[in-house]
Amino acid sequence: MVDMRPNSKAVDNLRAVGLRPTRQRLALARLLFAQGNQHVTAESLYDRTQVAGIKVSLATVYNTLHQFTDAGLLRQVMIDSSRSYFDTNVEDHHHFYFEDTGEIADIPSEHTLTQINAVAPAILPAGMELSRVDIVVRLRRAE
Amino acid sequence: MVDMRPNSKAVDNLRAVGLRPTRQRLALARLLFAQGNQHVTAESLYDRTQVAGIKVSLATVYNTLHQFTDAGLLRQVMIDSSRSYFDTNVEDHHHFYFEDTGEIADIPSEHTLTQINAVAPAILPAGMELSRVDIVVRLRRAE
DNA sequence: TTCACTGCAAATGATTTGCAAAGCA
DNA sequence: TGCTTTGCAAATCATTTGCAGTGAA
Repeated sequence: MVDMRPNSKAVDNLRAVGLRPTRQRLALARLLFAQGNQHVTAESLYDRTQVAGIKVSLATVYNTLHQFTDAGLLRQVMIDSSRSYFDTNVEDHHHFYFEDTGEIADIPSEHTLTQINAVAPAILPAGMELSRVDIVVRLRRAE
Repeated sequence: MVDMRPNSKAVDNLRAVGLRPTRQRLALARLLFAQGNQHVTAESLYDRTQVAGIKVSLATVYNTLHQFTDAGLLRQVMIDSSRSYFDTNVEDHHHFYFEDTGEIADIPSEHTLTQINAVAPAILPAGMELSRVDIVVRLRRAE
């Protein structure tokens, strides 16, 4: 059962970003944010709702992922041109992409890799400002 | 008219990668490689064939882009989850993405940014080897 | 002649949308 | 009650595929 008490933490979190805490949004928020960082697609998240016995349509999963992204609760990751991944980690960080399995993992932020963000501003074309730097380190199984 | 002489340079280039130099492939190769580096989508390249009066179907444009990519003449760039971009520059380099217009541009390779390639090997997870590092610097118009 | 290649139209897969019914404030 | 949100099915968009006809060697 989803906790619908008017003052529960999950309800407050949704209200804080201007989203009405409906049963579907609460259930999806729980799947997404209850555990550590996750990388999901609409389809993968929908599958988990079905396993968990949550009644929600695929269209609502799509809509909710976009609403959460607009609200800053999720970040969209461009890695595969055929599907959209959403990342529950909205901090500044980058990704490993496992070509064999299609899986995504965060690159630990302490790595030198992220120093790129400090370098980037120096190379911007005139009249442009930095929106974001995305780094994807593509990996394959070592032979 | 497309030059179909058995020994023309364009014909040789296609033969060299194992592709039969058909009228469609030669015409597309000319659009792609006659000028400097380009970033195209199947649709944008198809539009140019229509403007140029080249008879070719959209399906063939898709197939040819993939054949050229497999042959190493093009590189696929993952930037926008809704469409595939192909880059005529197959050298090791990275991209600016102009969020306002959807355009892509190469980041001049002399920039420090590319030093990332030297750093990357040090952070690989066990059992994995580097396939490629993709960096996208997303830009918006400065306000 | 032969097999690769092309074009068309239908199929696919991910995502979006229209609209009536259901739910939250 | 009144305005959101949801669910379903249909629509869309990019891309792929089946297959009969065309073309290069």
